This record gives sequence, C-alpha cells and structure tokens, in this order.
Amino acid sequence: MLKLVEKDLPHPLQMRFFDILQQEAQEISSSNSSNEEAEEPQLVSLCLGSSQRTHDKKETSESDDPTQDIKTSLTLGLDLKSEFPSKLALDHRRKIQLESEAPDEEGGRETCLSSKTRKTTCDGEDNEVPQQEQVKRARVCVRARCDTATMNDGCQWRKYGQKISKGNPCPRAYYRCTVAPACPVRKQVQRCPEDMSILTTTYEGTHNHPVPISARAMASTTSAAASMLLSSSSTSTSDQSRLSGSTFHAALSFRPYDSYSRSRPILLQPSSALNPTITLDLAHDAPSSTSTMGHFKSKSNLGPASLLGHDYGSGRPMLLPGYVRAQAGPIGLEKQPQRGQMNPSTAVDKDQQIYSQQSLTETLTKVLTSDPSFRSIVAAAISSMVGGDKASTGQGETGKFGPAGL
DNA sequence: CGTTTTTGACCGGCGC
DNA sequence: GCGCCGGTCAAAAACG
Repeated sequence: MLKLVEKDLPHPLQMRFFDILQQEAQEISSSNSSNEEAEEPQLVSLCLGSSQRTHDKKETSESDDPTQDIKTSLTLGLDLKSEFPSKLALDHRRKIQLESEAPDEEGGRETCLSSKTRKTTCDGEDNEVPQQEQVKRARVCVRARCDTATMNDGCQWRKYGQKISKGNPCPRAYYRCTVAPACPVRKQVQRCPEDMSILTTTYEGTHNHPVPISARAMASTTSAAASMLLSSSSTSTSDQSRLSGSTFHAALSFRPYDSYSRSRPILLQPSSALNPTITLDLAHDAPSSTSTMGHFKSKSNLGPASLLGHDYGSGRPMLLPGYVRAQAGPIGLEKQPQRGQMNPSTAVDKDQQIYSQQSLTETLTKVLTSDPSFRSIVAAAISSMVGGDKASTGQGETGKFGPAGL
C-alpha cells in the first residue's frame, strides 16, 4: 500500500505542486472510465504500465495489427490497489522467491518484465496480476544537463549493470531503486555522445513505497509525463488544431527509448518496441546546471510525421511560459533530509546541483501539469498515433497520478 | 564486515 | 537457424 503522508510535505511550494498534480489527476480520472482510483485519491502508486496487452506475445492472442498493439499499450496511470507489490515488483519478487523457495516451480507464467524474469517463475499471485503488468511499461526519459554520473532525483539507486550500447560510445548504466527492497523501479543512465554534459535518464516502473521528499519532484514529473500519455489518449484529435499556436514544441513518440540518446533529437524510426516512452528534454537551450527547461519533447515514430518536431509553430525550441522561467532557478525547496547516495563519486557542488535539479524537475512538472496547451499537443500526438480510437482500449486502471509518482 | 560497484557471462527477443 | 543486441545476473573486487 502506498500512502502519501501529507505531513511530509515540506514546503508550500510542494503543496502547491501537489495541488496541481491532484487537479490533473481529477481531470484525468473524469475523462477516463476508471473508477476505483477516484475513491482514494491520496493513494498514489503510479502505474506506467500498459494494459490490455501482455508483454510476451506468446501469451497473448497475437495481434496482427501493430496499431492495435499500440492502442492497447497506452494505458498509463496510477494503480491504487493495495496489492501493489505483487503487481509491480515482479522481478524483485522473483528474486525474493528464488532466495526463499525452490526456484522455477513451474515456468508457466511469463509476466515479469525482463527476459530473465520470464525464465523463472513468478509466484502464484500472477494469476491475479492484471494484464497491465504483462506489458512493457511506459518509460519516461529525462534529458538534462548534469555534470554528475547520475541525476540526483532523491531516490537511492543501486547500480546493477553497465553496457555499451550500439551506436553510443558512452556506457549505459542500469540502476534499481533501493529505497524499498522490492521496489521495481529502474532507471537507465546514459550520456549523450554528442554533448557529454547531457545526461539521459530513463525511468521505468513505479515505486512501491513512499518516495522521499527529495525524490518527489522527479517522481511526480515523470508520473505527470507518463500520465499525460494516458490522459491524452482520450483527448480529441481536434486538439491538433491548437498545435500551431502552442508555446510548446512537442512531438510524441513511442519508440525504443534506446535510440533516444542518438544524435537526432527527433527521429522517425520504425520500431517493434511497445514501450511507450515519453521524453522530457531539459537540456535544450538550457544553460547547464541552472537549466531552465528548454522544452518538453516527446517523440513518436508511430505518429504522423507532421508531429515530429517540425510542424507546429516555428519548429524552433519553444519558449517557456513566463512562470517557468521565473522559477527556473533554485527555488524554495527544502533541503533534502536524506540525500541518498545518488552519486557518491561525484558532487563537488552537490547542494547547488540538488537545488537546480529539484527546481528543474519541479518546474517541469508544472509545465506538464498546468499548461493546457502542452496537454493538447501531447493529446493530439497520441490521438493521432492511436488512430483516434481512444477510450475503448481498455484503460482499466488509469488516469491518476500523485506525488509519489514513479 | 556489510554494502556497493564492476564486469564478464548469460539469456531471450528480434531481424535477417 | 543464426547472430546481434539489450538487459540482467552474479561473483569478485572495491569501498567505507
């Protein structure tokens, strides 16, 4: 059970921040048929997973229509159920099970995330695991200028692997959240080869524990972004008409996040990956460290080309709304009570970095949650991508997000 | 000595 | 079927 303790709220700004998030949540919930979430709006476990489609096509009724796959994989939102861990910590659960019981009792279920996971068995609860957990999860990719090895998002992470990915000389590091032993959240960190000061952090999964205050900014940011995918999927495509007038430069994309760190910021690229990935580009036109968020950018290889970054507005990086700029600097966030060990090896000026990153993520969240024009853009992009068929795609648990976020 | 990081091996998915 | 690739595991090393 994931409850957010209001008393943890450190600062009026945070309160305001959460207000915005809750407003957004209400919007979303009202626009979706989801009902159970509305009962306990304070329970915040963001489920970025997709629904209606299993991760392994072998398990599903295989769909010949790729667009159908996309349609059914767009569900994002909060999972407010109490059985959260059983739903979201599958691979960790597997690990626990392996430690405590005989492994591989019956390798029938293939609901876990990783390929390895599929090799071993998730426990019997899997029967109750919604399909949402069987699909690849949405990912939120954050690009930001960062001098340290990882962005300090407030959570504790443990590195469990590193790989050199093809096409990028910079190694990709794999981290998992260690705030809670069974937290399924993972992140991947990779530097942009073209600009080593830009760090690409991809978050996947949902924390199954209350996130530290210091982590809520990022968690909420990524939650909001992911929720945007969901809420937008039920928005009319007529919103596309608003694109050209929008302040934001955005394109939506569902593509292998892996290719994200490549050179082209917007890339139309075929993909079989079903992980919806939304990218928050904080690095564009932003001075390092105190970066005002350059713009929000998400990309789609599936959406119409007109959405891919060159068709609405001037095509130039957007200008931020005034309030964003105003808050771009370090703002009154409480100093982190616990900083975790995000980056033990670096951090010469850690405080400054923390401040700037927190302000950055918070500002981003505000953009995501409060700017209707942006919502429209994303909505239009998704709508076009899914062929306008929203609402009907079985968004069982959708439409909510809250401070706990990812 | 417990925890974290490193790093080679392993596995499954996917494209050819 | 084969090879490439991304992601994860797990033993060893490093660290505090």
